Amino acid sequence: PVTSTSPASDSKRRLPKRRNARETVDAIFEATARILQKDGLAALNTNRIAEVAGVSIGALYGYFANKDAILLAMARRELDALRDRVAAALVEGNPDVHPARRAIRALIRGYNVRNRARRILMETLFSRGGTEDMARPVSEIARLIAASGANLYPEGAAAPTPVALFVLTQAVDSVVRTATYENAPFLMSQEFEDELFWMISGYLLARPA
Amino acid sequence: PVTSTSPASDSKRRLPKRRNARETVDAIFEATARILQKDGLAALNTNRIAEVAGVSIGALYGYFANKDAILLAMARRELDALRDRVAAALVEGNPDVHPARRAIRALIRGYNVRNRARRILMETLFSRGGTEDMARPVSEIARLIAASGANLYPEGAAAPTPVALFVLTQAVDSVVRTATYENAPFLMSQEFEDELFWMISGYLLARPA
Amino acid sequence: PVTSTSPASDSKRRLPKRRNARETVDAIFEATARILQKDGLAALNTNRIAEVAGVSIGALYGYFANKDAILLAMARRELDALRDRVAAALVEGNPDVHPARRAIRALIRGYNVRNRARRILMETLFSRGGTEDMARPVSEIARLIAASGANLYPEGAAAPTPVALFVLTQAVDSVVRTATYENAPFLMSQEFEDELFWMISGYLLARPA
Amino acid sequence: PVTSTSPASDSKRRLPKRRNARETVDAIFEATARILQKDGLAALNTNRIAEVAGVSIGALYGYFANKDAILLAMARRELDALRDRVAAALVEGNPDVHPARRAIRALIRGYNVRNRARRILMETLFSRGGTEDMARPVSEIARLIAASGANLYPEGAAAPTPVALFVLTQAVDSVVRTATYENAPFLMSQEFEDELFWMISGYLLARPA
DNA sequence: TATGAATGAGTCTTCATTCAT
DNA sequence: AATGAATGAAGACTCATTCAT
Repeated sequence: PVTSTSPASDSKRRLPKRRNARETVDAIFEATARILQKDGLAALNTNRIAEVAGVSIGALYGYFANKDAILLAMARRELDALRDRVAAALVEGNPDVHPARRAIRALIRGYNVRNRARRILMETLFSRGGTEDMARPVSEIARLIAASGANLYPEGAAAPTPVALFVLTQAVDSVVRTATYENAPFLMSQEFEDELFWMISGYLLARPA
Repeated sequence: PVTSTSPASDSKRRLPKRRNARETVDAIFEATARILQKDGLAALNTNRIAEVAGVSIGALYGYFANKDAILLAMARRELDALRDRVAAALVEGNPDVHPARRAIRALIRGYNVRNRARRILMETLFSRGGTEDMARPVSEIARLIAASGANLYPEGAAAPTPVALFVLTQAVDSVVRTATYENAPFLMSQEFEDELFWMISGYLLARPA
Repeated sequence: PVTSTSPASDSKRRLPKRRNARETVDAIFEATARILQKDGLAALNTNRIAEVAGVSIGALYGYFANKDAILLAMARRELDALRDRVAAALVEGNPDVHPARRAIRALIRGYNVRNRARRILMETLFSRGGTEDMARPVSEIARLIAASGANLYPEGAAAPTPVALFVLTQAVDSVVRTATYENAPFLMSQEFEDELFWMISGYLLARPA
Repeated sequence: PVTSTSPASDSKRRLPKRRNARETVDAIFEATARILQKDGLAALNTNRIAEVAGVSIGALYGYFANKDAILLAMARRELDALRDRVAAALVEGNPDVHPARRAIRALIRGYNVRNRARRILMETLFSRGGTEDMARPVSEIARLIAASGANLYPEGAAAPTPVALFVLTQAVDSVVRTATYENAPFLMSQEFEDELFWMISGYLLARPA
C-alpha cells in the first residue's frame, strides 16, 4: 500500500508456478477445508485461502468467480464423494454384513473427517439455495434402496413409499450427522450402529402393507 | 438527522419511544427474525437491525454486548419455546391422540414458522459452540419420554437406553426440520405424520429387550 | 492488514470529530479538487480523498454512496456556480462594459481556477451520462440572452433561433474552456476578449433576418 | 485452455493466425474502439482488448508498451485522419460549395462515427498531456485557411491573426464536437451548417482591419 | 439513558504486466 | 514470436463498535 521506501525489496515479483488446473483447485479446496476446520467460516477469506494454498489471489480468481463459488463447488464435491461411498457400501462389500449396516458404517466414517468444515460447507450450500443439491444424493441412495428390493429391507415389509424413503434416509443421515457434529462419545460404538439398524428395520417392519 | 426544533410541533411528533427493556429486546428479536427470514444472514447487520427495530444503534448495544449475542440469545429463546410446546404436547392435549403423534404435530407446527430465520439461528448457535444448548431441549424431551413410561412406547418394548433416546429424538427432530427447510410438499400431510409415528413405534418395538 | 505485533499501537481508535454535514462535504470536495488538480483522475481514490479531507473513509461513505457520486455532485456544483457567475455578469455589473464582454470575462475567470480538476469533473459528468446536466447551464445562459433582447445583441440583428443560441453559447464556452485547458498564453489578454466579442457580434449580425 | 491433441483434426482447426504487424495493430485498435463505444473507458482493460481483437495478451504487449500507449496511438491516428479529411475538403471538392461549408460538412461527418469512443480517446490524449497533439491538427487547418487567402474568407475581411484563427477553428470544432456528443437532433440539418457558416463569415467580417 | 455520526480494520475483487512454455 | 496462467499491488466499500453530545 504505502510506497515501499526500501528499494531493496524491489526484486520483482515471484516467478509464477505452473501447476495444472486440477492441482490448483485441489490446493484451494484443501486450504479452504483446513481454515474452516480450524477457525470457522468467519476466519475464511480469499486472501488467506490463496496464501494457505500457496496460490496467488489472482490465480484463485482465475479458477473461481468469487468466494462463494469455492464453497459451493467444494460442498458439491464432498456431497458427491460421500454419496458414492455410501452407495458403494450398499451394493458391495463384506457379504456377511447386512447392506444397511455397511451403509451406516460408511456414513459414520464419511462424516467423521473434518466435520466442522463439512458442516459449514453444507450450511453454505443450503443457505445459498442448494436445497436440490443436498437432496439429490440422499434421493439417490433412497432410489438405490428401493431398487435393491427384498434383500435390503426385512421380509414381510411393505415396499416403502417415497415419503417413507425420505423419512428413512433423512433420519439415518441426520442422526449420524448430528452425532458427528456433537462429537458424541458413542459415535464409533457398536451400540450406536445397532440402534440405527434397529430403527431402520423396525420402521420398515412397522409400516402396514 | 433532522433536528426537531420545536418540541411543541405535534404534526410529526414521534411516538414517545419509552419502551421498557422487554419491549426493546422483543423489537430487536423481531427485526432480526424479519431480516434473516427475508434476506438471510449475509444481509444481517447491527445497523439494519437497529433501524428495523426502531431503536438507535447505541441503544442496541446497551442491550447486547455484540452482534453474536443477539443471535445467541434469540436462538436459545426459540429453542426453549419449541421445547416447551413439544413437552406440553407430550403430556397433555387430546387424549384420543397418541402422545407421540401430539408431539410430532407440535414439532411440525413449531418448525413451520419463519423457518429460514430459525434455521440460521440454529446454525449460528451451533457454530458458536452452542452444542449443549441445542442438545439440552432434545435431552429434556428424551427424559420426558423415558419418564412417562409405558403409555408412550409400545407394549413389549424395552426401555430405551440413552443412546436409543438420542437416536429417536434426533431422528424425529431432524426429519421434520429437514422437511420444513426443504418445503417438502407432504409436510402437513397425514401420511408424513404416520410415517414418523411408524418409525418411532417400529424402532422401539424392534429393540431387543 | 498483517497482525500488528507491537501492542503499543493498540491505543484504540481516534476520537471522532464532529463537524456538521456541510463542513464535511466541503472538505471532501476540497480534497478531491486538490488531488485532481495535482495528480489527475488516476491518482484519485476514496482512501486518499478521506485522508486529505481529514475524514475517515467511513464518514466519506456516509455522505456519498460511492466514488462516482462525489465526482458527480462536485461537477454539478461547479457547473452551477459558474453558470451563476456568468448569468450575474450578464445582467449586472459595470454599465460601461458591454454585457457580452462582462460575461466573457466571468467565463475566463471562472474556468481559470483549478482548471485540470474542473476539466476532469466535466469529463466525468459527461461520461456518466450527465449530458443534460452539462447542457442545462448553457441553455440557461442562452435563455437569458434571448430574454434580454436588443441591448445584448447588435442593432439590426435577427433574434437568434434555438440552434443559433446553441452555436453561440457553445462556441464561446468551448473556446474559453479549451484555451484554459491548454494554458493558452493569450488567455487573459485583451486581444482574446476582443476576438470573442467580435465573433459574437459578427455572428449575430451576419444572420439573415 | 483446450489442448489440441491432433493437429490433423480439421473440424475446428483455428484459422492460421499469421497476421502481419499492421493487421494486428488494426485489430487491437478496432477492438479498443468497439469496447469504448459500447461500454466506456471503465470497461476497457487489456485482457478484454486482446480477447476481442483475437490476439493473445502477450502479443498485445509485443506491440504496445502499456495500456496507455494503445489509447494514445489510437487517438493520434484518429486525429490525423480527421485533419486530413477536413484539410482535403478545404482545398478540393465541389467548387460550387464554399470551402468553409465543405470543411464544416467533413467535420460533422468525421465526428459522427463512433463518437463515444472518439471522445474518450481525445480526453485520454488530453489528460495524458497531449495538448500539443490535439492542437496541431487544428493549427494546421488554421494555417491552411490563412494560406488560402481571400477565396476563403469574405471580401473586406482583415487577415486573421493567430489568436483569431485559434478562436475560429476551436469554435467550429468544439461546437460540432459538442453537438455530436450530445446527439443534437439538428446535427445533420442544413440549419446547423448555415449557422456555423454565418458564424465564420460574420466573425471574419466583424474583425477590424 | 438514548442517539447516531464517526471510526478504520478488514475483505473482496480487478487488472496491468510478466515470463515459462 | 506467440501464448495465457500467474502475479500481487491497489482500491472500493462494509460494518461492528465507540463515544461526544
